[in-house]
Amino acid sequence: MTDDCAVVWFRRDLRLDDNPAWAAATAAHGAVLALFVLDPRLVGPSGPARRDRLFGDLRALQKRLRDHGGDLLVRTGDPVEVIPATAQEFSAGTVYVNLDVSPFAVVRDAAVRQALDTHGVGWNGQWGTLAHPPGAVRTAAGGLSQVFTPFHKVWARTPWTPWPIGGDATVLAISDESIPSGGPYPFVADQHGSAAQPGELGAGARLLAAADRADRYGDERNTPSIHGTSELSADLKFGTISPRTAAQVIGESTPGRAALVRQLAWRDWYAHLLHATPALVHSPMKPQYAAITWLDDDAGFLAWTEGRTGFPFVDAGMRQLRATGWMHNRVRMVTASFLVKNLLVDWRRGEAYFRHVLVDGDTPQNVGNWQWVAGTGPDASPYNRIFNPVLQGQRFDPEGAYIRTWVPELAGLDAASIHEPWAAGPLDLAAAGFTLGVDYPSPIVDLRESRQRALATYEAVRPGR
DNA sequence: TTTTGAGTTGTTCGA
DNA sequence: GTCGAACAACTCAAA
Repeated sequence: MTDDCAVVWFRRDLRLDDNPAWAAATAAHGAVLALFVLDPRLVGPSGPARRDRLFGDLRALQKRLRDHGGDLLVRTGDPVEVIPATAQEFSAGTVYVNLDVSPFAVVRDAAVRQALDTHGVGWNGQWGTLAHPPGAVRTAAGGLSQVFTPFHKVWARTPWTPWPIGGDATVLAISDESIPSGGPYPFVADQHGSAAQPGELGAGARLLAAADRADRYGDERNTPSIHGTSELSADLKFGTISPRTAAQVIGESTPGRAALVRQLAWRDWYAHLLHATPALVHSPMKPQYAAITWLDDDAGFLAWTEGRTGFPFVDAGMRQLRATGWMHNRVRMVTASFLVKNLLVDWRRGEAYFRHVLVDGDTPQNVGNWQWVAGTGPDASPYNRIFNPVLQGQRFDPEGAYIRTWVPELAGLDAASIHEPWAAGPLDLAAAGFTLGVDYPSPIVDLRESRQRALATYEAVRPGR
C-alpha cells in the first residue's frame, strides 16, 4: 500500500451499503475521509424540495458515519479547489468517487482529476449510480441501442459487473462546516414511520414499501390519486438506494415486479444515451427537430407553471409539483405534452422548470423524458403522439379524485364535468356554486386547433419534404 | 445487402 | 356508449 489514507468524495451516492466507491476505498486503505462539497453551482439552482432532500440525506449520512466512529466532512466551494486541497491536507493518495453522466459532472470531474494529477493524487471512479455502466449494454453491432426494447433485452440478460467488496478501514472523525438546516425532509405523501426518515435507512424502508406493492404496479402505476408507483425517484437521484439493491429487492417474480425493474432499465438507458451524446441536454436526438419554430408564449408558460391553464388534469399536476416538488409520472407526461404540443413552447423551457422544482430533478432522466414527450428524442412510435389532457384525465382519474385534491375550487363538480368544466351546463355549474372564468380559468387554448397546429409544425420539418 | 419485424405510456372517426 | 380501423406514417435492429 503506497498511501494509507483515501478520500471518498460523495456526490449523488449518499449511502454506505452497496456503494462501490466506498467499498473500494475501505478495502484498499487503512483510513478513509468521507467528504461532501457543497458546490454553489449545484445547490443554488436546486428548488427547495431537492435542496432540503439533499440536506436531510447528508445529515443522515453523517449520523451513519458517526455511528461508525467517523464523520462526514462538509466543505463549501468549487471542487476543483476543495478536493485537491483536502486531499493534500490529509495526505490522501487517492480520491474515490461514483461517476455521473451529466455534462456538468463530466466537465467538473475532468477538471478535478487534472488538478489532482498535478499534485500526484490518484483518481478511482466507479459506476455505483447505475445498474450497468455506460458501454456495458450493446447491440449486436456493438453500439448503443436507439430503441428501448432491444436495449432492455440486452440489459436484462447482461450480468452485472461485480462491485468491490468493502474493507475495514478506519473512518476519520473529521468535520468542520455544519450542514445547512433547510426545511423539513421532503418525501412522498403516504410514507410514515421509518419510511419518512431521510437517508439510506429511510430509503431501505421506502424500498420495502415499494416492493410490497410491486405486484400491483402494472395495474396501479397510472392512477395518480393512489400510491401506485415506486416513489423511489428521489432516493435514486441522491443514491440513498443503489439501483442494484432496488432491482434485487423488487425481483422479477411477477409481471408487476418485472415491469417495475424495467423502469430501472429506462433509467440506465437515458444515462447511457446522455453519456454517449452530451449535446442531448440542448439538442434534439433527431436532428431535424432542431428546425422547429417554437412559440415564445410567456403568458402560456406562466399559466402552465402556476397550474391555471384551465385544463383540470394539467393544473392538478402542476400544482402538485409546485406544492410538493414531486409529480406522478403519468401526469408528468400529460403536463409536458400540453406545454410542448398544445402551447408549442420549447421543450427545453419545460425541462429546465421541472429540473429546478423536482425533488428528483436529474439531468439524464429529465432530458430523456422531455425529449421523449416532445417527440424530438427516443420514441419508437411511428406517429406523432399528442396527449389529450381531457381524455387522459377521464381515463386515469375517472372520479376526479386527483383533481379534487390539487384543484380544490373544482371539488364541488361531479365526475362528469370536472374534467372539462367549460362543457358543463350553466345550471350544473351554478348548482355547484361555480363560475367559469371567475373561480377557475377558462381553457387558455383550443385543444383541437392547437393539436392541428402542432401536427403542422412538426410536419413542416419532416425530412424528405 | 436487403428485408422484415417491431416499437412504454395515443387520438379520432365512423359504423 | 362501444369497438375497430385509420391516422400526421418511420426508424431501428436483427436476420
